[in-house]
Amino acid sequence: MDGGAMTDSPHILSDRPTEDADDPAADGFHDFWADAVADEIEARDPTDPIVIKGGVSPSGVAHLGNVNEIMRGHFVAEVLRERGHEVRQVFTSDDKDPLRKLPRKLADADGEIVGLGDVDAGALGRNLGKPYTAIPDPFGERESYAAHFAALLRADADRLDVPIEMVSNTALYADGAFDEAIHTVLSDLDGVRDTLGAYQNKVDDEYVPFNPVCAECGTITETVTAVDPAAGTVEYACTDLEVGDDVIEGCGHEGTATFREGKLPWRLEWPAQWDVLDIDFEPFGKDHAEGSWPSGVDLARTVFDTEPPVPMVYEWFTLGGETLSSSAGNVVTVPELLEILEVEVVRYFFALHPKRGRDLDIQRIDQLVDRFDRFERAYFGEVDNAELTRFAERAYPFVVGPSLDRPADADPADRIRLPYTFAAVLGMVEDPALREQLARDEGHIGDDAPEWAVREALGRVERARTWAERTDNEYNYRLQTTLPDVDLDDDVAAALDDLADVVAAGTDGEAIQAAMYDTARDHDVEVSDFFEAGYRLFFDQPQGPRLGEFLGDLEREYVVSRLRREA
RNA sequence: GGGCCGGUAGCUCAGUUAGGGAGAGCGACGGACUCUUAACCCGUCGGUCGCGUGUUCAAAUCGCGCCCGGCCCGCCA
Repeated sequence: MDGGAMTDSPHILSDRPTEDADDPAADGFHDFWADAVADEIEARDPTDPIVIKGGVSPSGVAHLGNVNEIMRGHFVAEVLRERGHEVRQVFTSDDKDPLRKLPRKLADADGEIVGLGDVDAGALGRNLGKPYTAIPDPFGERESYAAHFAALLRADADRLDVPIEMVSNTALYADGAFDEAIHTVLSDLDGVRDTLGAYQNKVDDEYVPFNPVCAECGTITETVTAVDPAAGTVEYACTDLEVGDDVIEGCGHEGTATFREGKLPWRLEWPAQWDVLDIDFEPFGKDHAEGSWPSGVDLARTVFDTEPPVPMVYEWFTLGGETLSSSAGNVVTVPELLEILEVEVVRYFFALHPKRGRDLDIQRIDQLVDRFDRFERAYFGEVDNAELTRFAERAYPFVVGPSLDRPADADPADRIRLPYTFAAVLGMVEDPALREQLARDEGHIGDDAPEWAVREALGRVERARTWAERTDNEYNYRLQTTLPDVDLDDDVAAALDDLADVVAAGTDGEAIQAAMYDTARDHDVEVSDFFEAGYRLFFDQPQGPRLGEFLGDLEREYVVSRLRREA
């Protein structure tokens, strides 16, 4: 390592800023981390378009962890665009990698997670060791497994309003984009071995960093017997491929491959991508921070004669306190999340500081929404907290994104957010008009609320409803449209009849609530038993929301006949 | 074992880059609403800022040592 090593740490959001009086971009504190990253990029004085990269190897499921690669880069891209730069955000699908083992779970085209039993698993098993782009789509829809997976990521980016350019690694090889890089590597084998050997023990005097695809069986091979950089070819033997404890058998074929008929190993492929795609910035997970990043930096400079991009390490997050694991089923996809959260809430989650380990807890997703709502209120100057307000003023415009469907003359400050758990309560009734009425009665929607704001506010109800159902939590009650099957004591039944009379006479929710207590006492019924009877009649459950006021908002005929057990 | 990154209230987190008030929401508890029944309102409780130590008039924040967790240091990505 030379003197530049100090600045090669990928932890640019943790390190103390380097003192550099000549650097006009290093202008100190930022409330939004993406600004600090953008400073680093601008300090390199890059030429437009600035290119931001993310990348992922096709696995079975595009889960929310992969979204880090998309969203972290996106916020930086947007900040740079605001500063007047042209920015491209590319996303490489590292799809020339071989399928090394069968995934336990797959996501279908809609993002729904399915097991291997639901697809043609045998087709996958027969293709172990082959590039993802050479394996049929298990769902039979796209041209390959890789294409299927890339389409999932593309769809997720679209759903999150992030414009990305998908780049197939296989296509880059096929088009010859890597030809020069491979030529460079194979022309200086000693140099590459020296550099890479400092990071990887497997690199010895025999090591050739190029993996041809066997012309006979199509698997990726690791045994190169001769190289001819000038001719642009290598000689190889299709030997066994060790994958963890397993072995993918080679066919024994010996042949010649061009640079377009193979791939670089990851440690070299990554810096080669930086060079070929002219990457200025790349966020990556902490697993890369101490492994491939330092070696990539070194290889970029010593082998490819290029400067590595500005890095940024993000912490992984957990789901319900556990690490994400598609095989263990502990994953959540973007489509799933968007069934319970507005897009802006998901984007907000990724606008939070990348260096913080975070837990996404579906059971208590209302907490995340509450925090978003507060963040939004801070943007509109409604929260007495200077720090939060500074962060919100900077980050909120990037978080809400372009997706809001509002009239041109809408004042964003007029937006309405129903508290998420209240929205879940409204989700107990199905009728949209009744939902709105309840929200108005509770004062969440004012008389002068614009139509678009009401529509947006009520959009949360269905999401909260889905959440309640999916987690089967204390909001998962459903107003019963038909009379549930309930056994009632005679005195409870008599009390219900009395209560029905009170409601029939016309009274408001508060009075109904009061009448419930009075009626119960009149009939010598335990108050709790009486409430339970009410909950069973209306929700087919022993508990529920504050009942009297809830009933007061429902249609009177319906309430009366239900209390009388008539319908 | 070595390196890197984290550790702030029961939970989720802000604050750490530039040293000066320890904070928010939720939960819990209590109250209010003629009313033990979950939405809304008011209030209270709740933290040795992982531990120790040093520097400083002053440390969650800076230095050093340690503890705990994650990642990397094999392969692969």
